[in-house]
Amino acid sequence: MAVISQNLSPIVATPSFPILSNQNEHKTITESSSLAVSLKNCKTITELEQLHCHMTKQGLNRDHSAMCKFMSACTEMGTFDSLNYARKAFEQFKEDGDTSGSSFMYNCLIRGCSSLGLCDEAILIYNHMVDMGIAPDKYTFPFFLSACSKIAAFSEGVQVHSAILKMGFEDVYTQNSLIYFYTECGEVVCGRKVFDEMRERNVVTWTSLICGYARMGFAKEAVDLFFEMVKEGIRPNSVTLVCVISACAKLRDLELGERVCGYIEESGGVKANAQMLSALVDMYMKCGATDAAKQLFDECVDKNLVLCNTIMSNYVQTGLAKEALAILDEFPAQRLRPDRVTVLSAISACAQLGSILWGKCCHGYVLRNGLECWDSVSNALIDMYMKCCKQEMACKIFDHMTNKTVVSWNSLIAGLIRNGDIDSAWKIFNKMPESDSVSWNTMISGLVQESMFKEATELFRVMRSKGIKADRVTMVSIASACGYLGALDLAKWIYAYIEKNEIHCDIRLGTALVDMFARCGDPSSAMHIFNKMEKRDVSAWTVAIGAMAINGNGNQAIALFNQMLKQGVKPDGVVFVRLLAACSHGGLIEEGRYLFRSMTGIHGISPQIIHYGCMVDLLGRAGLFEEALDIIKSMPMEPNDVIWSSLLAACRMHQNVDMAAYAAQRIRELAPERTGVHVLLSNIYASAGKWTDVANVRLELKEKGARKVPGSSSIEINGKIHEFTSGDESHPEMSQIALMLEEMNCKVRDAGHVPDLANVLLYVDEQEREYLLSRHSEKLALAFGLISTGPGTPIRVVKNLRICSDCHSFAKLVSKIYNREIIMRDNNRFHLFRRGTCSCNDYW
DNA sequence: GTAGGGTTAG
Repeated sequence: MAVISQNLSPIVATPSFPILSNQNEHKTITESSSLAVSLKNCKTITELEQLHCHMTKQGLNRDHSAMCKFMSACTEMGTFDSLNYARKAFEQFKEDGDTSGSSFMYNCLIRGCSSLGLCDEAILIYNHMVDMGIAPDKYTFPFFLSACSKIAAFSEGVQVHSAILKMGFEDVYTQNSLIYFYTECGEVVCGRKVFDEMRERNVVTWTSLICGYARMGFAKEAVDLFFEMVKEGIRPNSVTLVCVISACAKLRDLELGERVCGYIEESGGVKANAQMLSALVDMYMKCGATDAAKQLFDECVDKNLVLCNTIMSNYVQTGLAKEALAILDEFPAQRLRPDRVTVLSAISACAQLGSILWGKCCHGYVLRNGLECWDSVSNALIDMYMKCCKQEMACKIFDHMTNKTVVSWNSLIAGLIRNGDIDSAWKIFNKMPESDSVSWNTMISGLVQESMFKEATELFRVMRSKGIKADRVTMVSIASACGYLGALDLAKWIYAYIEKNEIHCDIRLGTALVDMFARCGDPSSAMHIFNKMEKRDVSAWTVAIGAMAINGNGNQAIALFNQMLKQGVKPDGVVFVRLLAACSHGGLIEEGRYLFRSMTGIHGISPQIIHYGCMVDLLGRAGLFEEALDIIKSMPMEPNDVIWSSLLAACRMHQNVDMAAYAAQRIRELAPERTGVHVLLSNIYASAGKWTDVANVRLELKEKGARKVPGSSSIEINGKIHEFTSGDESHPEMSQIALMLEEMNCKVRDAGHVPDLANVLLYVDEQEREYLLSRHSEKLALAFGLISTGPGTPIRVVKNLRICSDCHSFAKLVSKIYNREIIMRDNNRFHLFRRGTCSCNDYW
């Protein structure tokens, strides 16, 4: 608006202008054809001004027909200056001729404003026209509706629609514009209604609705409508095809895309233009047919900027950053200059590669060409410098930005979190002038990455209280946090929330939900969601198999795996980790051996060190030490501390003291910082009664100044998560908990339980050790669960470490004595205690 | 006169 009302530069008066300066100087431009030619030849605003000057001399500035032609020419020039001039000339015309002007003149101005994006201005001019008592004609509405569409001025458009109905305009142009207006405002159904009620439709009618559907995310409907159109015998043009091809790209549906291409070839009528080529390249890239896209691109002899930008941005989005940058080499030969879109992709590619060298080059180009004024470009630079670990540079760009957008803040926060500085990210997040769902999602997923699960769920609560809509990304993070917390009530709430808010459950969210329920000890809900998923990739199958593994259901895990193979999903290394773990927990030795062999033999996956670790675990647990050692010896890589730790854990289970010492020695050499080893080893010595060795290990531990990771258990009561650490007395209801513990201890002792003191590492007297043992975090949580829930309610406890053997036999007895199901998750699997037994069959 | 391709952060 400001642009159009600014002062014009003074008109430079020149005696004549090109078209009239030939032989017939005396001849005036009275003939309309002559004026039309003169106008058509005007290339600059100065020439227009000169022409208007000349018209004034001839008195034509008061001639309605001449002025219409003049204003039309101004509009067609399409610059702010020409539009301004048209407006000024129009004002003068009205004043001099004492007239209100005509609808044609108003149409010119509305059209000019709309095409320059001055849509508010276009609406004002329309209103002014109506106020002046000038009736709009059938040309007015398309221009006006186009302006309304661009700024989604819904009520203005609807008002005009009723005016159109009253005036009885039923021409196809107006109706087409209405379809476009409604779809652009997100009211596809209204657009469809206009379409359905039309008596006569042309290719633009169909195309408008097809594009409307595609733009609003109804890509499937767009493609269906296209085929319906073809069936009706309407020939699509290049615009239609661009739309429908881009709809196929949105659907990531190559088959459909190729069907459309097949139609184009069959009909032979539509010649592929540059826009269609770009749309095709985009479609092939998005559908994963990179080679087809590249071939089309390479075959094109006169590549334009959009085509290059299309392939570049797609390369970046597919993670092919090098290929994206290689497209830049084509630019000089095609006489192309990178624009802001090109630069955006290039910077993004550098960020992906972590290439500060190329990144600085891009930055230089941006500065030399004044592109930093585009905030998207500056935002991309912030992201790039953050990803290249140049935090200072990123902050400098951020500080220098005159209008920081929410994306600038988001990029900064995401960068800080990526670089591990969650505290600074928190501070900046709280200082943001405005935030959107991405800001919250970034922060929540950052907290999850930092294992701050309770904080993540709390922030999610705040997010909702501020009225920020949670989306798929939010829910993936929250589901993951909930899974780690093992909070089943929260899990159920999350699932209900997703259903209630109709958050689309795609493959990623589905996978996250399956994993969440699996970790919360609800495998049937996990499988329910898994079975409902539309598509399942190897990750989805992996979490489902994991759901079986964590509950010790080895056979079902294997059954799922076979089902996966049957459906043609290619296994990867990760799924074998879960499978082997499932075999290990279920004691399925033979099956484990077979699966391990099938990795190389059938699926062509070479085992990584983690798979060897699984095998050592599997064999070690079964007491097959010789075979476990053979596996270690057969490894193509050096065994690491994890491998020896698996063996050490098995030694503990089977009281194999000699091999334990050997394994512990290997771990000391490989990872002297691992203090957990000392704990394990000390436990093994303690169980074997080798107290001198226990003392030695303890001494060594003391010298290193290391401490055991404190055990912690949590329990969810009425949606609140209570956390207990070993020996912790800080809980507000500690006195009742202590009383309950005492009662439990008495009852289990009466039932024949003898405390397994080997589980206490500290070198203290027996009585003290017994006390410490009775205050293990899982026992505290259990006692709290018993006093906080009604009789018969299952109790769910989540522990951060492996459950200790004393607590395990304690829990078995508690489940019997108090007639409760106890579901306890440790860092490895679930234990379901029921009527005095555990689902792990004491094998964990 | 109406319809169209490439754009940063989670």
